[in-house]
Amino acid sequence: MDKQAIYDDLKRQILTLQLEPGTALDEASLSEQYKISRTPLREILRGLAAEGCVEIISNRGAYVSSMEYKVLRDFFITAPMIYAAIGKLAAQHAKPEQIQQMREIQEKFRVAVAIKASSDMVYWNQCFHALMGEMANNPYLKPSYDRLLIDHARISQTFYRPRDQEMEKRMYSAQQHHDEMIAAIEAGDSQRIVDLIVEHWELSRDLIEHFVKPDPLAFEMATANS
Amino acid sequence: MDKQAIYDDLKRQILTLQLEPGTALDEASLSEQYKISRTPLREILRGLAAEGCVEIISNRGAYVSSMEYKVLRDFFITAPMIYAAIGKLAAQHAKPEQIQQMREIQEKFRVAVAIKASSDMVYWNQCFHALMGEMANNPYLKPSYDRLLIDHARISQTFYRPRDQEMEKRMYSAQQHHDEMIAAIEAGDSQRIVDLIVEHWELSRDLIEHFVKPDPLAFEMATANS
DNA sequence: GAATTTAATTATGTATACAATTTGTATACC
DNA sequence: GGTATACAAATTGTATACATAATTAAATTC
Repeated sequence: MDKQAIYDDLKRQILTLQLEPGTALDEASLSEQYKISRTPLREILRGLAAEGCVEIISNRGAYVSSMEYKVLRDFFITAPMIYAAIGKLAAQHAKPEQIQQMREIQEKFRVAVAIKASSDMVYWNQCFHALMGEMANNPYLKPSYDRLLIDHARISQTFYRPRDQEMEKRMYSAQQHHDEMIAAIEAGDSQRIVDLIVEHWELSRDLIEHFVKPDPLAFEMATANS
Repeated sequence: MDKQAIYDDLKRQILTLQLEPGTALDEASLSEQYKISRTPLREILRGLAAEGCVEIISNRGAYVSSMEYKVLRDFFITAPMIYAAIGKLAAQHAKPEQIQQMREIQEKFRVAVAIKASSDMVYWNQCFHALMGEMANNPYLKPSYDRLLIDHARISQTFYRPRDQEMEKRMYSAQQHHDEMIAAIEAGDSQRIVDLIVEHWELSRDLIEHFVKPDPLAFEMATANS
């Protein structure tokens, strides 16, 4: 396992919540686990920290970055704006080989949805949106976009319930959005992709708000008899 | 000089173009120069790379990140959007002690403008806007904002001409904008600050466009006789 | 004489050893 | 019994030595 592979492995574990927020990442044990010395491992941890996966406290080590309530608020404010901007640029600048690559990723995502492999769904969905970031090809937006994607994956996982029927519908919608996005990007239709991204975003928003905000109907029912 | 100080020193040199884009940053010479070993110096370089000051090519070392024409285009597309968003959030979330700190920085900027110390002007202007980023307190926008500020400083320097009268007026306007921004932030007036930021941005845009785009008037004059 | 291959040099990447800081524990003291 | 201080263990930070990859120069071959 080379350095990049270890980096990706750790990132994937963080995104899929196999490593939970707040988990301490001990240099000694990780370097032993991955059979490399502490020096390159430290570089990996610092790389992940720069991306926002990991928080490093001076003289006190690395931790999987936390997911507090405040973060959720910031996430909701920021994500739609950045996602729309990235989508628009992606439609304008996508290269044919990238569109092809996106189709391949989408196929793997489709399979993951079909067999209900939730960890794979998160992973391939992540790849899909990360590639859209590549297409946009804007070095100034990329760092924020990547940061958002990391927490988007983790937040979604938090509120995902594998055996819910609603949830299945959602995943199917997401998959359809992806297909339409590919079409819009191929057509260079930047208005269409912005609309799709807004729709796609609302899927995530509804899922999360459902848990964060009190359910209005449930509230009415609970107070009706009092 | 401790690690953070070395980090800041290198960053400052990059922002003020004392280290020009493309300059190779040799690990051995830098570690000797700063009297630390290569290990922590490598961490510094990788930290700067994560911020976008430095580009690291695998097995081929670190270089001060380049400033190509394409970057300028991306910069123009992205900066107004992010700047406006950050300003709005800053007005909403600024803490009193931050506003006080901002006044102190603005005072140093004022002095730098008065004595025409261009390197100091760049530095304190940078501090002013970086602090606005802190005020906004949004972890998702911050990485892109910081990335923009780095290149904003470098681009401005590139087109700055110390003895131009126009330039003096510009700096004075910038200074006034800063004062008004502080007032708007203190008042929590997020609409006002967005307007100010647009105005402030146009200062930079005009300066740069003047050099990048062909001057429309000059174009008319050149073609009038043909 | 030009081009390709090979050796030497130089720089980056990794491993290990040592230093410094922090945290947990035990003991003394109030 | 509770608090404070001192000591011990563990973990991070730094330095140095070694391995590996890239560049340059030299040498050999066509």
